[in-house]
Amino acid sequence: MARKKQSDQLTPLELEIMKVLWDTGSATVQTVQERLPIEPRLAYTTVQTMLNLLKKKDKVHRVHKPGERAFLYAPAVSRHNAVGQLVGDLVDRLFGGSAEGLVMSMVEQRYLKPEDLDKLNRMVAESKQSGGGRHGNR
Amino acid sequence: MARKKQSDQLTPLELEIMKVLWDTGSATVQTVQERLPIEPRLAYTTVQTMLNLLKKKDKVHRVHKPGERAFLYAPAVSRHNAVGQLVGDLVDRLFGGSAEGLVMSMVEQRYLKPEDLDKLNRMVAESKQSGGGRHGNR
DNA sequence: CTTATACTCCTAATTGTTTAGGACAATGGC
DNA sequence: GCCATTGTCCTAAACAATTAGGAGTATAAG
Repeated sequence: MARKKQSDQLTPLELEIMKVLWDTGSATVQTVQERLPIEPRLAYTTVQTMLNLLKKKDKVHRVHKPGERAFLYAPAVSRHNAVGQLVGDLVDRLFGGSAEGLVMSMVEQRYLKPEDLDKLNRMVAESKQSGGGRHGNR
Repeated sequence: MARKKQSDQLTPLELEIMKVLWDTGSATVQTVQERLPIEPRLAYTTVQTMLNLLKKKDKVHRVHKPGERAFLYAPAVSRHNAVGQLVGDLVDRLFGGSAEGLVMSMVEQRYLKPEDLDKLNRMVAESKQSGGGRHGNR
């Protein structure tokens, strides 16, 4: 009964599609196709195939709004969740699991200025004080 | 004269191999093969092929130590450089270029504890004072 | 009823990544 | 010299990710 945990990672195109779904909440194949930021627009059936694949991987689910012709696809995993997995994977592969290593690297590479880090630090410290675990959701 | 900048990203296996080279400074095919942390050991020729590929992509170069039989392969790009590119790519794809977004996400996902962030912040602030901005290049 | 349309399902071609076999060259032991 | 060992080069098969065509189904329009 236990779910298989196998290599499950979102590929680049899968990620783009998930981003559309996270933004829209749920969408038809057509809507996804329209909103994908990919220059020569993908064929309708290509998007369809991808959504089927994502469904097979349990990354989205499909509902049939009564009265509508087309299926609606909705995310089955949260943005946080998926992003966390991607980031965790990168941290493992590049920094042997050290998240600090990643942050240091970002500073060294100037993706992050020391001021940014300071600002973030203050924000986090603050939210730790006040709420406990309240985050925005979407 | 400008080199084409085409799709140049290190693939997972390429990255593992580069890590060996970064650790050892330079190595023969055999050494790389031995040190790769991949369970069913890759065939010698597989490693060779990868190193040739990396050479074609100008990620490593090859020297012929006189007196030695086998070629030595050495990194042609720095760890910082390559890692920075990987991280930058992730930041773009996941957070639309916002490095802060990535850090926030790591905190939310508990890869990074607020204390860690605080510690990092202090370390960075300190090194900014003392060293006067010497970092790797892009 | 007939046709056009919007959609789904099945399947395959294409491209990129990983894997490794086999032919041949140089070296060192006997 | 002759052969085993270690190495290189060339080539292609296996596998994974992306892309899309075509057949078939349901609905609505005429």
